[in-house]
Amino acid sequence: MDGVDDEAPQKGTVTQRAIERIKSMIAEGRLEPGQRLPTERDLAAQLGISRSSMREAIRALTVLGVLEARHGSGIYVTALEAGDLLETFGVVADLSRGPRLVELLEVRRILESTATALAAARITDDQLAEVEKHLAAMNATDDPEEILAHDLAFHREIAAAAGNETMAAILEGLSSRTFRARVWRGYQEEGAFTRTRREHTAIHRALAARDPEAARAAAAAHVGEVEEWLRAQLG
Amino acid sequence: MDGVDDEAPQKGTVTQRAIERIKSMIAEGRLEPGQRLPTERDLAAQLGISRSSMREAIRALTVLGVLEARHGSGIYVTALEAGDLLETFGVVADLSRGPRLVELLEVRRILESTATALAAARITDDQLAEVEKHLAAMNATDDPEEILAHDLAFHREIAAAAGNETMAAILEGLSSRTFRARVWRGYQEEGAFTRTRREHTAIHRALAARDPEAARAAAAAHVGEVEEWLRAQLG
DNA sequence: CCAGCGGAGTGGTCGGACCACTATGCATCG
DNA sequence: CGATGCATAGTGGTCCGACCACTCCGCTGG
Repeated sequence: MDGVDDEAPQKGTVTQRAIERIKSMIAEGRLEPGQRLPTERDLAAQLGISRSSMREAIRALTVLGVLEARHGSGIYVTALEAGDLLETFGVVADLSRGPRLVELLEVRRILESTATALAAARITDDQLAEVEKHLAAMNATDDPEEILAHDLAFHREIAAAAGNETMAAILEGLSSRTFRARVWRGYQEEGAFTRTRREHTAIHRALAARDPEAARAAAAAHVGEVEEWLRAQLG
Repeated sequence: MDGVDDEAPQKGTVTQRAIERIKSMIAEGRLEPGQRLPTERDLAAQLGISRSSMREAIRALTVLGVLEARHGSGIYVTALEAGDLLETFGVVADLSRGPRLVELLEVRRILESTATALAAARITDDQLAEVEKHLAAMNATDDPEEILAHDLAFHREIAAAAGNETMAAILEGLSSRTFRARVWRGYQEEGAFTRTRREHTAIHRALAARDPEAARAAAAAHVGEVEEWLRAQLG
């Protein structure tokens, strides 16, 4: 009753092999997004490994955003959308320090400026109104927590308007709560509120004018300000 | 003898909590890169959970590139360098299909063109020689497999010369073997070798001339070609 | 017809046993 | 005396079997 599908001389741990097996099943289309998998017990039997090892494989694919386990119901393939798979990108931001934070901001500057330029060319009136809403809310309060929330939403809305979900998901990770909170903390303490406000206004103006080049410049300057500040902090 | 450090009313699975605990220990600097962790058995005891659950947490952090388990030796924190943490980025490329592949290529075009521009301004003579080596090797053979290998190395060297490890690691993931192999297969079948060759030569010329703008344009055009081809394939 | 209950099925957790590999120190050999 | 090799303790890797917590669905009874 053992595996009928054995082959090569085994490489790596059984768990690692199980991860690859499931991954390739999805890559080859044998498992569709949203589809339910066999039970842990059945999967383990199919691959000829113990349930423990199979659970580790499933857990691994779960944190990668590939699978989703619902207690009492079953295991499902996620929608496999950009957001699902790139959620782990936030971990990078969380665990990066020092020079690497500057590098991350540099990446963000490049992507954010391009995304903002694209948004300027494609944004709808409804989306623009949403952006304005967060801009206004950001300027109407002094609570740092609330400002941060609307700041994030401001940029998220713009990234969505750019029309590239993958790019938006990466930017989301690069702006993850803890990352922003850590860097912003010191930045805003230096009275950068006024400057930030002006920069956001400039970005919005460029979007409203449907001017991609102005939008690109404004976004690059916005992120670049923080980048330079952080660079100075380290040097 | 149970946990002395309990707090809130528990949320999520015990494994998920264990993952967060270890992650925060690293984020707070209580665990340094390269440092060895207590044994699975000790860790489990410390958090008051079973070894099975702890193993799942460790496995999760292993696939994320945060921890590294050495059989018979112990569990260690990785160097936490960009390459370690962004390795999972390749999974995204592997599991993406259709429109998402175009989005990924768009992101790659943006980052690759910027990286190439930066490289033009910073590349050393030694690095440039290395780039030339792969360019020559690429043009000296007809074996698609070998061409692909040198193609990858060509761009990898340039990304390294840009001086941003994070960016280089992301580009590495976006050019991962399987991803390239899948897209390149059809692309090269249409006699794109000549065009690719010309594009690579243009990139190299711009690098040798230390001309960032030319380098940016050449790289953008290079990736853009593939991007357009893929877009046409889907439409 | 519907609300409520119950059981079957599923993932989540636990504990313990054993295997495979590594590293260390000691005994042995040159 | 130094180098070699081996025994051994310690570690991660795997497996098993049991039980818990939750979900889902069908059955029952009003």
